[in-house]
Parts: sequence; structure tokens; C-alpha cells
Amino acid sequence: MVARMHRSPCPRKGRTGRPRSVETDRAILDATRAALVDVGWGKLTMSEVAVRAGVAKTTLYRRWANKNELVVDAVAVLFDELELPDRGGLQADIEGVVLQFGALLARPETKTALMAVVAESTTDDALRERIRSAIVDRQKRLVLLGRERAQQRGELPPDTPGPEGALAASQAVGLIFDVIAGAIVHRTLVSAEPVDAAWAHQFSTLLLTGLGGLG
Amino acid sequence: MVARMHRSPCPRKGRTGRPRSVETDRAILDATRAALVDVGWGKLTMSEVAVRAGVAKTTLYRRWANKNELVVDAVAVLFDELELPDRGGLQADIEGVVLQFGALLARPETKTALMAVVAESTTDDALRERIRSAIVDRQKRLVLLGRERAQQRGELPPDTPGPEGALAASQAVGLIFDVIAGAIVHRTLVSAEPVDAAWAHQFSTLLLTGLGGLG
DNA sequence: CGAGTTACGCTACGACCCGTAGCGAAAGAG
DNA sequence: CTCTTTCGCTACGGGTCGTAGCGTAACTCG
Repeated sequence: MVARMHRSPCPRKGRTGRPRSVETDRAILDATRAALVDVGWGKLTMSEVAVRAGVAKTTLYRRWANKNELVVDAVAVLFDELELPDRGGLQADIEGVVLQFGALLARPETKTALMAVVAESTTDDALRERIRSAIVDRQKRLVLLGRERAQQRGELPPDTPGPEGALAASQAVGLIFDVIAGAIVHRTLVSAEPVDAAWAHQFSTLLLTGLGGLG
Repeated sequence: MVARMHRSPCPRKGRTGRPRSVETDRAILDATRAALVDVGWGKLTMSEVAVRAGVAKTTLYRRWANKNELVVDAVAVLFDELELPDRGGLQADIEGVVLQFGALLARPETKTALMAVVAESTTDDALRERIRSAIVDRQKRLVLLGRERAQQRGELPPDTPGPEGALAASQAVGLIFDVIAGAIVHRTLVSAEPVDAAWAHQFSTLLLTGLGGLG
């Protein structure tokens, strides 16, 4: 069992032969997203992606070992556009990032692919790690940034100094991340209702004031 | 295009011939869950389920049109065990249901199947409706019940009378449901960390007091 | 420029799964 | 007993999988 040679992001530096075409890379990932929109995850096939991208099926397998990894990479780039503009207050910042993430999840290619690869990752540790580094970490930094800003504004208490304070802060960030991302995903995919401004406001109010504040 | 004949839950009353074996039904659903644990969603095949259940493949297709619908039914029964014991206070009630739902999602057959069928439901409206009636509604009633109890205890403000109050209450229940279920799902499947008593307590504290209460 | 190395397209392949059809036998309803 | 439906079995065409082999294209290095 030799380690795999392929894997798109790392064409292995110091090569000497013909380099891989980045244009081909892009064409494949674009075709993957387009196919996801049209046929969904279950009926997506490597053959169809190859045809849509105008590429030989063997070229696909030289870069990605299977459908899961290909789709993770195809969807991961969509998460690069997430940002946290400073809107001047914690609640406004939360609503902003909620709306951004909601809009991202509303796109059919994201919606249909994200849960599918997450489901596969429950029986594939390598895939889970790939998802974590390619997707999850890109979101988590937004929580960290928003929390720091709120602490500087005095809207949230500062971290307790020392190692136990750092642990508590880390746990808090993990909790907040799961709550925000989880709620948006659940509303979009399970409840199948939109993440609009009204919902974002209601949700951020719940986060800031607790259940009693909902009226 | 004649309407399908199969579909397990409705063998169509008033029949005259040989009835379907409920024992066969149970064997198939059991085999489906067992196979999910072993091979996961992606590599689960109808053929393997048939072999495990000791049943002909054609018998499977007489009852379920495809893998998605079979798995939904196989997993749905697991949600019947969810309850909301009265622990005397809102926070304790929340922690109880969070731990129950967390334990349910920790089971590998639930974990690997739930997200997969949700992903498929994004391109299959019939499947989404099946999931809603078979799984989602079973959880939502817990939120309704817990909210009523808390209002009777005076822990939450009562509903505003009139139609606009009912609308607000309905929205609040939907929001709370998405937040609780979403957070648990996200922590279990994406963050891949356990839903234990400590987390349940931290989470319920966040829900009751807001972000500032986390310390 | 030439030699070496790698990527690419193409074809073909065995293996597997899909979903259906057709048959005879089994099991209940009336 | 008769009618009806289920069930197991076999067989089938169609599709996808992932790989191998080959000739060619593209780039690097000496």
C-alpha cells in the first residue's frame, strides 16, 4: 500500500515533467458544482463530471481518489468569500455573518454537497480531516474575530487570564460556533426555510439576551 | 405513469390475498441499520441489505422505491424513544432533551444516515416531506411541550393573545428548534465532539442567559 | 536542441450495482 | 376450494466504478 500520488492541492514541488494544467483543475471544479446543481449528490457521477469538464475520466482519478474528495474541494472554495465586516456592534456583526453564511448555504451546490460529504465523513476519518481544514476552519475564524471585537468594545467580558481562562475561552468559541453554524444549517436544510434579515435579527437577539428576550 | 404500488407503511386496507409479513419488514429495517453501521451510507447497497435480511432483492423493491426511502424508515423509528421528562425547571428540561438527542445522534447508524438523507432531500421534495413527517415532527413537539411547561412555571413570558401572538409563538418555536437541533447535529457530526453533561449545561446556560452569561 | 519526465486523452476491461421481468410456489381471505 | 397477493429465484440490459495500457503532448533540465 503505497501512499497515493494524486491529490489536487499538492502537485509536489521540484517536478521536472509536464505540469498539471490549472485550467483543467478549474474546469473540473466548475463542472462538479454545475453537475451538483443539476443532478444532486446521489446521481452525480465521475463520468458526467469528466464529460462536462471536457476532460478524460482518467484525469479526474489522477487528482482525486473518489467523488467525496472531489466534491469537498469543489465546494470549499465557496467558503473563501466569507468575511466579517465591522458593523460597529456585536448584534449587527452577528446578523451580518449569519446572513452571509445563510446566503452561501442557500446556493444549491453548497446545500446539496455539504451535508452529503459530512455524512460520508462519519465513516471516513481522512475525509473528516479534509473537511475540517478546507471548510470548517474558514468559518471558525469568524467567531474568534467577532468575539475579540466585542471584547474590545466592552460588549463581552474579557478572557480570564491563565490557562484555565484560555480553556474556557476555547470552549466558548467552540460552543458559539456550533450554535451559529448549526442553527443556520438546520434551518436551511431541515426546516427548508430562508435565512433572511428578520430571522437573523430574531436569532441574534436570542443569542444576546437568552430565551426570555424573545417575548 | 401509474401511482406506485409499494410503500411500506400503507399496505392498502381491504386486501384479500396473502398479507405482507411484518416480520420481514422488521428484518429489513434491522438489516438496514446494521449495514449502515458497517459500511456507511455511500457503500450501502440494496443487494447487501437483502442478503443480510435473508430476503430476496425483489421483496425490497416491492416496499421501498429506492435506498433513500428505505433508510428514512429504518432510522425514523429510532426517534420514537425521544421524550421530555419533567425535571422541574426549564434549564434542567433543556439539558435532559439535549442529552437524549445527543445520545441518539451518537449512534453510528443515526449519525451516518440522517445527514445523507437530508442531503438527498435537497433535490427530492417527496423525500423531504417524508423526513419531515417521520423524523422532524417527532422532535418539534418536544420544544412545544417544554415551552408550555416553562410558561406555566413562569420561567418564560406567556404568549401574547390574538393571531399575531400565535404567529410570534410559532416563529419562536421554530427558531428554538433550529438552534437546539442544529447545535447538537453540528457538534456531533461536524465538530465530531461528544454531547456530554458539561456541554449540555454550557449550552443551556447560553440559551437562557445569552452570550454574556458564558463568562 | 535533445533527453528525460510527467500529464493527458483514449480505449478497453472486469467487477459490481441498479431496477425490472417472468416464473412457480407459498400463504392467507372469502 | 378458489382467488388473490406475496415471496424467492433467476436472468437480464444498462450503467458506474476504478484501473491498465498505450501513444502523444508539454514542460524541465543539461
